[in-house]
Amino acid sequence: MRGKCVFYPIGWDDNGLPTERRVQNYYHVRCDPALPYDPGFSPPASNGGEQRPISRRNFTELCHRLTDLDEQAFEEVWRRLGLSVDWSTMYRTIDDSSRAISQRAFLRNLARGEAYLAEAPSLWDVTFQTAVAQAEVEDREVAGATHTIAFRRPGGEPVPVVTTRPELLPACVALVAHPGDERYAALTGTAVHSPLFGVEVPVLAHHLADPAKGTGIAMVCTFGDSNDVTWWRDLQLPARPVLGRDGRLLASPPAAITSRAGRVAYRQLAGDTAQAARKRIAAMLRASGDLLSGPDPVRHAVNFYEKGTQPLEIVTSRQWYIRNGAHDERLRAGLLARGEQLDWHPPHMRVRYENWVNGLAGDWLISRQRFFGVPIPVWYPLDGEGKPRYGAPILPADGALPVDPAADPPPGYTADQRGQPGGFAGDPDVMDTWATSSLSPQLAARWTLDGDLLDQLYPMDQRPQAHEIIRTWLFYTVLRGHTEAGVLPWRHAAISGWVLDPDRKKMSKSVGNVVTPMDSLRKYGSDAVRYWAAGGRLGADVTFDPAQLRVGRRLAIKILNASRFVLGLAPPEGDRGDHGEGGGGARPRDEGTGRRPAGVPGGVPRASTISEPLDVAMLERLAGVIGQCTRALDDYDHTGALMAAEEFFWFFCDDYLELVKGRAYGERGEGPGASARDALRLALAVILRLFAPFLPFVTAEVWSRWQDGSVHTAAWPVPEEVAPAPAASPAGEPPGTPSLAAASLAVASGAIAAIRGAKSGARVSMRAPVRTLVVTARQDHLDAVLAVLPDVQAAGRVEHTELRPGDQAEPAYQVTL
RNA sequence: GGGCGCAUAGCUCAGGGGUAGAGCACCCGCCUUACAAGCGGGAUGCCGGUGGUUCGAACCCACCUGCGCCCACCA
Repeated sequence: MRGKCVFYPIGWDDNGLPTERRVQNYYHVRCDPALPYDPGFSPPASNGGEQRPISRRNFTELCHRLTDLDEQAFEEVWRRLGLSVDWSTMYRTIDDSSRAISQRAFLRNLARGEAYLAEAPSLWDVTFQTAVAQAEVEDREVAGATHTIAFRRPGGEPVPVVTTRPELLPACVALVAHPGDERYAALTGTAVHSPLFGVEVPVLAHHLADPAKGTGIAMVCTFGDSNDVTWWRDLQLPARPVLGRDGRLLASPPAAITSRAGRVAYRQLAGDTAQAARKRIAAMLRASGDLLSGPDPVRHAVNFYEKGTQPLEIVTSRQWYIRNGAHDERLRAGLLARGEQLDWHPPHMRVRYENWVNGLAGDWLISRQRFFGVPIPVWYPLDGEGKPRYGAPILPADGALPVDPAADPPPGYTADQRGQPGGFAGDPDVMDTWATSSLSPQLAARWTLDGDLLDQLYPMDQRPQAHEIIRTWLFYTVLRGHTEAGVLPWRHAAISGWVLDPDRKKMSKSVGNVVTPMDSLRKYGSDAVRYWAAGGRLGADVTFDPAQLRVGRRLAIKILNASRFVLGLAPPEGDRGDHGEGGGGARPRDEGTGRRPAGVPGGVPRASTISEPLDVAMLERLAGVIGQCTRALDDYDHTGALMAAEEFFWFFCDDYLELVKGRAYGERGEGPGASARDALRLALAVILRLFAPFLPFVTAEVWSRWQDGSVHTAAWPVPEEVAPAPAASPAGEPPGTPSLAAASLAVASGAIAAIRGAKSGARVSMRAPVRTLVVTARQDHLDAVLAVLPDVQAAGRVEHTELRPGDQAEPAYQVTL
């Protein structure tokens, strides 16, 4: 509407665990990558029983099938909502182009040393059996229990240690106390023995040990939490893993458990889930006399994968990482500087970004041991014994992207060398979905695929998104822009809040309080839903409220009705017959050039033809409203813009329109009548455009009744359209003095309100006549009073009017029925 | 534990040193040739608390309380 071409793309993020899980539940299958592809496979129809194992390719085909269905449903909602995206730009994060772009970006990260493979402890979801990134972790308060267990000094004296994870006792590698903790000063440097397993572990000092927690001395295990990892690394301790990737205790004990009794004890735990092992070992400790107290129930926060159901474990595995500044001061400082360059709306959202960047604990883990995603585009050569040489990955040719290392052979190999000594192995993993989504500017602009489109568009203007994904979508996109192109990906970030349920709770699938928009769209209409949504300011959550939907629906209907009245009046002189209601007569309007003419739309009277004071006053007020709306939108305050337009519109309907109705019908002759009709049309042409971004359907409908082209590509209104005289106040008048027009408006509204009040108080119809209206006003208000008196008299059905001099600040009205 | 935000009518929210606002809900009316899916009128408040700055504070400052969120911790 402001004469610019907007690139407003749309894409579906279809990768990831939610899709896989939905496919498993929907089709009752699970993926087993060891199985061969079955071309004739069709998903089982039965609802009961176990999930049927199918090949990876069969599984991802089902993922495609289901996301197709889901995306059709989403598209229907977005289209119905009137989302003004350019559907021709639509991409999917799993399509060929996106996979090629995502893999290319990864390979460039790799070439620059930003991506690397490492074997290290990482967060592990035991249900999905995949590594996850720090950004996907959330903590949940769960029930646990503290156990105080006795380690033993050489002489047998107990050293009580408190733990909520006794099942990790066989994984214990040390005890730590704070270096300043005098209780343990003598013990530090000695060794103690673990109960049940009889493993000798050193007692060490580390500043992260908190004297206030438990007994002040902590068990270091492989690995119970991130502190354990820190201690393991800082104190150069051995690793004694006991938890498998399925979350169960490994079949064999760590080699450090050498005693027969220790190995027997471990055998009782082998194969248990962590939870089961916890109970069992507590009983074993109690039996052996090593449980000094507990289990005592506590509630404590535990880390979960955000889409998971079991607590995260920390497991050592080989994974791909992308450097994110966690271990690189310069990169971190660069990313913080990008955050400062970005214009945040609202500004305080920047803090969340800074908190996140400053709190990064490790590089970005991007490999996922999953199936439906963009494959990591590398293979590994196998040595003579068939072992992968991870240090020498084989990379695809750039022109071959996208590749699937699980199906395609690498350059220089044939398919039958897969898994053979001297042959190759494909990397089995896919990338974190954010590794692709973080390239959304590149995906939308078809980076490396479509000429220089990206160069024209990038950096972009704006990222609209909600606040909970600042640490993922926003941060990762900034990271990719920073490392790949050395730029901030966009100038502005418009950060929205959430839609809360009517009880102000966050909508959540597991809680079951999710309200999807389709019902509201059907019941109240798209404009009403948009009206309600537009009431949410950036950064603020909005509460789902059917009452507000009714208000929006009422507003849309009101626009329809008011427009019917205005357009039903005789069209302006010289326009008759050309643009009457339902006319739609073709008019040459720069069709074909692809550009809109600026200025007032066709068929709209010019402000200069409008002579009656009340009409001029209304338009003067509207000029101010145009300015208000424009400034608000420029300032990312869409709610302020809507409120300003709405407030004016109700004044326009309730006061102005009622005041001039009779005159518009011609009751006071042709000149004053034409002024009213012109003013009504002019105002309507502006009102429709001010509302167009919020209520696209009703405004487009009304616009189409008397205008060519779409209201959504009509020129955004400017104040000059309705107030052609640049100085509304006559020369010589001191600034700040209300114009005659403004004063007239105040008088007219005041007078009609007094008349309505009198009729309402008398409980009579608004059509009842007013016998006498007495206006008491100061001399300098008289001009304003006289200017609008005829309209007031007509609207109020006033039979006699008296003007009396007075000294009140504002004119006063006395109504006699 | 660190940080950010919020607190104004029964509800949802504007306002941002000078008389406290809107919509919804509520109450009372009105068939009024755009609209009864409508219109008009009305009542509704220690502006979270305590101090300070100021001639004057809902507004600025400090502290506090409550709520929400982000981050950290998780013995």
